[in-house]
Amino acid sequence: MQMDERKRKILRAIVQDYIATAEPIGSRTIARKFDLGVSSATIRNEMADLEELGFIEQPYTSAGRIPSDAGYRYFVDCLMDPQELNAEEMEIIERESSKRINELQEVIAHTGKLLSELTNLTSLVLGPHKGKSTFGKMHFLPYQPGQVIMVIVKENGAVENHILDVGENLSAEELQHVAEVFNQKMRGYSISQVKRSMLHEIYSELSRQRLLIDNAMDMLRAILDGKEEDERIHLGGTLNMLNQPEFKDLAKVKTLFKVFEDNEPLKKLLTPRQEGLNVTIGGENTLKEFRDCSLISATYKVNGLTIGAVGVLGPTRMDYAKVIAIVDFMTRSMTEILTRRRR
Amino acid sequence: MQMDERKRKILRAIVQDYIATAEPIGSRTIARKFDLGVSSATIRNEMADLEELGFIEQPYTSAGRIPSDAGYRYFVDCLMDPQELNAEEMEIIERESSKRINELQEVIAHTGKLLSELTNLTSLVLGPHKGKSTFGKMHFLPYQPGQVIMVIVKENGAVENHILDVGENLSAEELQHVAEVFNQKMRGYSISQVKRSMLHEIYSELSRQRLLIDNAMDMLRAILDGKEEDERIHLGGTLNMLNQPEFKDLAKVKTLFKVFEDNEPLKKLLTPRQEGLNVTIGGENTLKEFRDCSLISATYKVNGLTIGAVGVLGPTRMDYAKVIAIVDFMTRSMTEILTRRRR
DNA sequence: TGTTAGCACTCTACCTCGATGAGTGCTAAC
DNA sequence: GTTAGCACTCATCGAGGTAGAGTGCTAACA
Repeated sequence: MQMDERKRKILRAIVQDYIATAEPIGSRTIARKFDLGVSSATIRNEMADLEELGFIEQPYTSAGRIPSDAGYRYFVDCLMDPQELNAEEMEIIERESSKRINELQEVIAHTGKLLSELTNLTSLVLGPHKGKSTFGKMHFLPYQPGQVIMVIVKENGAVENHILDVGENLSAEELQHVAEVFNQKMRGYSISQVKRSMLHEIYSELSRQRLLIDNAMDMLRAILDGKEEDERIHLGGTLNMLNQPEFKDLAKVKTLFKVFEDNEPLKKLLTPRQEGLNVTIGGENTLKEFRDCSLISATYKVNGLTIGAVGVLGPTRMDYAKVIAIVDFMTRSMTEILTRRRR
Repeated sequence: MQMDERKRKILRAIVQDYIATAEPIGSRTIARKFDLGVSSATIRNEMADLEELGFIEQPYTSAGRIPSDAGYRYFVDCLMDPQELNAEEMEIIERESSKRINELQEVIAHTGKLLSELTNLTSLVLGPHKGKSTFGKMHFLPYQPGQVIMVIVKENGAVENHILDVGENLSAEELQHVAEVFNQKMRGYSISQVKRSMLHEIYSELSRQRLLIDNAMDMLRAILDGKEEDERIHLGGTLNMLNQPEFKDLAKVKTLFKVFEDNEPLKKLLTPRQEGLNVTIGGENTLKEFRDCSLISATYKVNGLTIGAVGVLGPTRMDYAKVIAIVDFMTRSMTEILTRRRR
């Protein structure tokens, strides 16, 4: 059996109607609502075919039909009209984007908020991964008696500071010396690459500042090994899910929100299999908790390099055309903002 | 009408049973479950009195009784046996506390997690407020060409760093000079206290580094004016609420979670009216969304100074004795950890 | 006078049952 | 190939009926 134009029209009608109403739709309603020029009986026959092809299914005998995952997939790939953002959405984005945004965190928070507000769904934003954390440079600054500020510049340019105990009062010269030794030996190394021999060398050159070095190494371990805040998934509009009729069941809400609490699976989900825009529908999802959901995700770039991703999660019954348009637009906008920020 | 010993016993039985079962309880069940030495008819009479006194109420005619807010209040104030943590809880806390915790953020996250796990309720933790943000000291460190790291030490000891454009390449000496001028003029001032005259002085002393100063001032404004991350309420175990029978209604969940998304009201709620432990029951709550909830909150100290608070939020039907014991213990533990951290 | 047994009454939760209506598949006519 | 007609299915909804928990009142009892 083949898909012909009429079957396509009917499938499109079913998907569109179900997206709009969340109710199964029957042949008679299709005949009434959509002007296909054939009777409900004909549509009925075609629907039987569509069911056999796996594109639609019945929740129970003598209910209407709803699209299957495969049906949504066919819709997204072959039937959907690409959509532009409407004037209102454009205006919201314009207005929001005109606000001055400095920090990366703000861009992320902002993008997530906008995404979830425009789609009425849940947004996921993965901040730019900064690559391997390797040691760049170390500085010491005076703080309280017996304590200094250690400023670490990682090789990727990230800067962090931490308070460090130095035990006895060390002079500025001594501190500078310690920093220089570290800078010389460790530049470009990650913590796991620090060999025993390297440590030996540092200790032997700085035998007197043992406490300081121990503390500094502890701190470096924590900094270079630690999870980057930016690698967390930022969720927005999780409550929007509660407005979806498919989540009027409390048990479903619970399992869904449980997944939201755990960062790693989400990160894996969002880390793109390929660049650009991805649509993952229902059961295509690797997370079984999301088998009733679809995810529209896309990557964004800075200076031509893909460094992060955003996504919108909703029930499989989501307005694909609109959400795709929004996600596409937002990643472009994000790329632009982040590129502008760079000097 | 007066409360006598028997009324007290009956009220205690009602509260305890309702806390355990979440079901209204009737006179016969009380007579069976609790050995009060009187018949159900007598208990019935007493219950009529208790209802008249406002301590219990009927959801509908011929249902059992449940405690009213006033009933819980009387229970907490007069009837409740103070409770010790049990062995299992002790062990969990011991085990968790033995982990090495460095950063304040970790202490907060950790406390929240523990609180929500032990109580199966939602925890709220308000980090230590750091007082007014006033300028302490400024440093510059080399970064990329045309950019420097500006390290700001606030007067309360907090340290932050930010990347700053400096326009033309400035020498280390020039940068140090700029920092010195700022340090001299601004120490101890908040942004709102910076007068036009002060700015004039700075500009006139540093006429050549106009761009740097503008950028630095922008940054200072953002840093000193900005919300402290620590002043956010950290929520833990919000999903636990979904396990409470009183939140099997989706609409209630929605309004509750909506409140969780907004920081300010929660902050106000947790900011203690008085030191030590507070119990706020149902309608005593200022937030109308929490009128079915109770909040057990307590402050914690560092070096004798009250600097933050934690709380546990649950349905009014919560195990007050246990939660109070846990919150009390955790604030003590938190005080201890934070004091130990201080040198 | 306080306590208790007994009883009529109330009200929810739950079940059953039939009506309703949307929808289907099949068949035969066009 | 298309359509009208028809018997059939099944979820939903409301009505009615029952069970059970609980109450308040009254009268008897110690």
